[in-house]
Amino acid sequence: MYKRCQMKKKHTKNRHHNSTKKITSVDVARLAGVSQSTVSRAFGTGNELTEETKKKVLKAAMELKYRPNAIARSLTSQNTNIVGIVMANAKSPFYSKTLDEFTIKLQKLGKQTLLFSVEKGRDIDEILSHVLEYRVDGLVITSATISSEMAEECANIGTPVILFNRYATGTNVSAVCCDNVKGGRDVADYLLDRGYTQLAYIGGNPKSSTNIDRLKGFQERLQERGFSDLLIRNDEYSYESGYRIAKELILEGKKPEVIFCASDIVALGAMDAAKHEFNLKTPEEIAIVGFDDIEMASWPTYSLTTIQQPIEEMTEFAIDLLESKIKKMNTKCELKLFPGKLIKRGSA
Amino acid sequence: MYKRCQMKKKHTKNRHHNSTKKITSVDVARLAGVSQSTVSRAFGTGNELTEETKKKVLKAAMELKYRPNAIARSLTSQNTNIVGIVMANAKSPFYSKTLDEFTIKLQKLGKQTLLFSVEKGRDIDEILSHVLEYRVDGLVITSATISSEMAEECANIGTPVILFNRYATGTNVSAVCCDNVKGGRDVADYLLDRGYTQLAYIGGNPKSSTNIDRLKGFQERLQERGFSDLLIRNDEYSYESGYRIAKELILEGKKPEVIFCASDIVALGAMDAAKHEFNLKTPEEIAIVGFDDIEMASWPTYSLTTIQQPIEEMTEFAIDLLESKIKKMNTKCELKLFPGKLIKRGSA
DNA sequence: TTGAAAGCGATACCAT
DNA sequence: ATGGTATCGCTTTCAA
Repeated sequence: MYKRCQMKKKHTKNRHHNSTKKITSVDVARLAGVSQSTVSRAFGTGNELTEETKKKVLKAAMELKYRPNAIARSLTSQNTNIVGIVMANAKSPFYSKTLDEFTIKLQKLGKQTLLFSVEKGRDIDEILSHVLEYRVDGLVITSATISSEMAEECANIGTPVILFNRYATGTNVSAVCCDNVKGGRDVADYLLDRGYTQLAYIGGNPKSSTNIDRLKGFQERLQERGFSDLLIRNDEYSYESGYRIAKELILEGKKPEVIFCASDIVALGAMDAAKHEFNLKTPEEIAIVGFDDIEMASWPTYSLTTIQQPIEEMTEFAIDLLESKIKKMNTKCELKLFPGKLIKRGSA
Repeated sequence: MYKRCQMKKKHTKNRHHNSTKKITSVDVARLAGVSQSTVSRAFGTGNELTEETKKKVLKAAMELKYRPNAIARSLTSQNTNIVGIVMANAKSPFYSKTLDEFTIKLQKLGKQTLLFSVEKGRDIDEILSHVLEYRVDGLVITSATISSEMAEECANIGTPVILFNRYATGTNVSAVCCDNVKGGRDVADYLLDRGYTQLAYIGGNPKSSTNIDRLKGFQERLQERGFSDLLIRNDEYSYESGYRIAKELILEGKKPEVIFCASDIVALGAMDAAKHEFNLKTPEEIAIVGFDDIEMASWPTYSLTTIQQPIEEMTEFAIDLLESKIKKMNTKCELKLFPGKLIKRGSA
């Protein structure tokens, strides 16, 4: 079937009022005396072309300061080399470290990170909608749960999603997590072994899977060993929250011997409250245990006993998993749990 | 001039082995019974079309779960709505807060953040080269200086660049900074007014403009008031560095009355060294002043006297500036300095 | 107001 | 190994 013949006209006026001329592969081709396809080949990998032509092209490109347009490439090649990362708390120590790890590792694979921040109370689906418009090759979601409708949409559109430090039951989304239940149990064992009997738990967001599991493991193990008396408070993952709750507990006359906090940052708050509000010594008068092992936990001022999350291995694994999903090598959904490691320091 | 008539063939085999069909504006157009252009218009703003047709299109889009392809849009519209952010130390408190501010504010303007991490010792030009391939609308560079060649290339390609918390002399790149010289001077005045006479300075990266200026202002003002005796050490912007240098100073028998540290994180290190290595009380036996006012500075354990950088205003301004450069409303290069504010706390 | 068609700047197929 | 061209999914003239 033949298409009607078309008359081609040149654009007459410059639509974009740009004073600087954009260099494209056509310009390079002209200068190098080759076809545009050849220029494209010279910049790809594993393409058949003479060393000589390649050199010729690269020289011309250099002269013109040509840089291939990744946007145009993405349109045809159907992959952007961009990974979207959605975070709700990007400025907290644990997550900023996580983000840094992801970014650096992805960069080494030639991939870029498109960052999205979910503010408290904002709808994550709306943000995901924007992420998907950019046709990211894959998506990492931390500290937020994805709705099952959205998960389905991602699957439809063919964008692999990985939850990091979270998991969602009922969706077909893979997740990479620390074994929070096990971490909670380990803390329980450690504390009971040290002879503590009056225990408290200060949690973060009570609806997050991390919080639920850390508490679950902790409480389960306590009960298995005959301790059912656990003081539990939840609020959010922050220093202020830890500070306030610890202060409240003590003011209410419920000072425990030891507090297990759902994250290090909460633990630091609790420790400071004990010290500065009541002048209590750690660990003699009140012991504190955290979770994450952020850098500050190892500072001598805090010397926080905590469960270390193997962030580097976790991010490494998450990226590998994402890559294999992008290449469709792996379609099954999995939940990968990494064991946390109890780091014994001075606070308990 | 007429082009030769071409025979158009349909692709026979699916190049990309995708099982899921991609929904495009053509599909929506077909379902809605309108042209593809109309679909495009329905998703743009300020386009002329009937409410009725628009509704029809959106309904069809909804049904098909259509989402416009931002990559394709970028290719034609010549803007990506992506801002590149280059950071060397994204996981430190100050920069992670900065990054968060940028991301959230840009998101509110409908723009995305493409994040690049510069590892120590890595070549920033190579990274910038990648950034530019994505044709970001603008570029924010923090904690790294841009080479003048690269700055020129950015200008050539038409990508506005803003340095944040840095400036580079000799390039035509705009910069948004805290007034570090003034900050240094203010600290000098404050400390002299409090009667300190033995002073030390612990710096970060000695080649960074922040470090140079903070020291410069500090030293200048000391000299103006007749103090020329300042102990100076530089290393890098980190807790460990602050800790180590403070320890060295004291071990060498050069314990000053007060140390001005080039950043809060260095200050916290110095404070901890004094406390845990030598059991010195702050501020009685050794006073410490920082710079930045990160969250931890306000924690009672540290209660760090410091110069507060107005991050929110600075990021706000940087984004406004970038926007106006993107819209070509503003072409002149400027260095905008924000005054820091001395926050008096317990450490000095 | 709407439709038709020309790009945007690459990639990848096909033919030479 | 190289060139020609259809195509990716939009935006934006231009014509009707």
